[in-house]
Amino acid sequence: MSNVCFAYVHVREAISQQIIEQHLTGSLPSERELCATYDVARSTLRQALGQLEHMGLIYRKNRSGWFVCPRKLKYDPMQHTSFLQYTTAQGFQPSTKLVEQKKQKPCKEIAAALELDARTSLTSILRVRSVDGRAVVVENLNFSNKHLPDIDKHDLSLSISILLKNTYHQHDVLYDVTVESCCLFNPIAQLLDTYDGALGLKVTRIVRDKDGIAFEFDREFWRHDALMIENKAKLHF
Amino acid sequence: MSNVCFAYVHVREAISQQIIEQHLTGSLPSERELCATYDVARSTLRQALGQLEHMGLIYRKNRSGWFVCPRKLKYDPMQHTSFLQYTTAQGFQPSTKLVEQKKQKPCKEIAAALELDARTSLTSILRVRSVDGRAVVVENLNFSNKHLPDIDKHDLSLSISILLKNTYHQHDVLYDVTVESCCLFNPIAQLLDTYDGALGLKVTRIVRDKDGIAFEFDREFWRHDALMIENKAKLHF
DNA sequence: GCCCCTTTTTGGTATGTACCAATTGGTGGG
DNA sequence: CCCACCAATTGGTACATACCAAAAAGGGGC
Repeated sequence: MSNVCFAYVHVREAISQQIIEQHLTGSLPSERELCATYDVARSTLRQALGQLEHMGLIYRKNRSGWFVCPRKLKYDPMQHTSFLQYTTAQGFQPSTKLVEQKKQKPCKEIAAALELDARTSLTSILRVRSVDGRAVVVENLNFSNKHLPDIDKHDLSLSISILLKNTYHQHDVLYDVTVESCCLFNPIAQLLDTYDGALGLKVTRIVRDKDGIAFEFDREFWRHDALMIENKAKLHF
Repeated sequence: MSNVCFAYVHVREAISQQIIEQHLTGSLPSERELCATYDVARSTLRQALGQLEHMGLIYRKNRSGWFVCPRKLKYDPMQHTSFLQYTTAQGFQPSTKLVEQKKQKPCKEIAAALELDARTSLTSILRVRSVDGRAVVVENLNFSNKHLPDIDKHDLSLSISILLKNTYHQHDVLYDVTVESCCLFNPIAQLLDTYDGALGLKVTRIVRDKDGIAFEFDREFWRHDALMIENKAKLHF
């Protein structure tokens, strides 16, 4: 049936079957141990593990071994439901850690996306969000101070969607979201407890008010194995 | 500034800069040649090339070397615009090859998604779509014969969205789309002219009529470096 | 029982070598 | 000029080995 002429394919399928049949949970044996089990060189084993990682079956915590992936989080970037809301609804224990908050001038990418000139002030926050103790996404949110006066005076560790709705009366907004495959490099990789060059999914979001004026620019760097993007809509022709 | 203590990081950054500054176009030199250039072992070089591949900067055609990636296709899976339409609008030359068309019973996954019993007949097609001569996505479309009578009698190599609209009067439909990172295995990898275990993005789509009855189940396997998913919407709170 | 220090294990990086099969490029014959 | 055949190149697979630094495990003292 399947392609078993190569050693790494054999190892890959053997381990993946172990995981799917749930004979393997939590952490995997050490690499040298697995080499002995399957009688392959360590580089061959690591090739197999790398593919299992790409499949989203296993992941590695920086320098401390391989682990079976928990189930994926379902996430709809077009919805304004909060992280707390959709994670708990799926039975996860969410947590958020604010890494940094500052006022700064926009970089080129943001200036272009928000159509700002380079001197406009932005309130920028960086935070790491985890489910069940595992860091899954690094978020970088940027708010235009011009369009959201005194936004930096509020507590941005609370729900920002509620703040926008109640304080700034943003009831009708335009979302412009992109999703693409990416690589996670330091220092973002470190915040996600993974390695420089790990695989990720990058979600960017431009939020505009009802007149089309952009006031928010977000970048989300997800562990590639942590989420499944979900999107429901009614279409008319 | 950046992390340059390791050889593979050095090679990665050197080649990526070459590409970004456009000193490198089309195909890369052979691996052994690059080893000599950067004075590293082949496995180290291949580690660097692998990460550049994950970044979407380079790709490999099955056994015939490394190439600089063309620009990404922008794609909105929530829109009913045709492949022909959105690729040409972005300046690409699209083409589609029908690989297989058959009537069959649903597999477990499809039966569950469409809420069909295992004896219902499905019309299933498999096709490969390319832009500028490069295969970018393998599509597997499945239509319920029960809900779309005689769908297999039509020419499914033409636009199916027009067929649904004009012949089956599906003007109001519900889309249920998911996107996730995946691995491309044979035989799909071969259709995309890539290798077993290559990185991909999997898009699944369930289409329902206005009463919520599912009549179509699609799976799209994209080269991870070929697309950027784009999604615009107006939201109200 | 808890904490600190040492030892061992282990993942991350790196090299060199080897063989095979597919592709490519070149050569010669029709 | 084209096609068929052959040789050289090249990517894909595989192994053995080595070293380092971080993490985990173990042991000893309080």
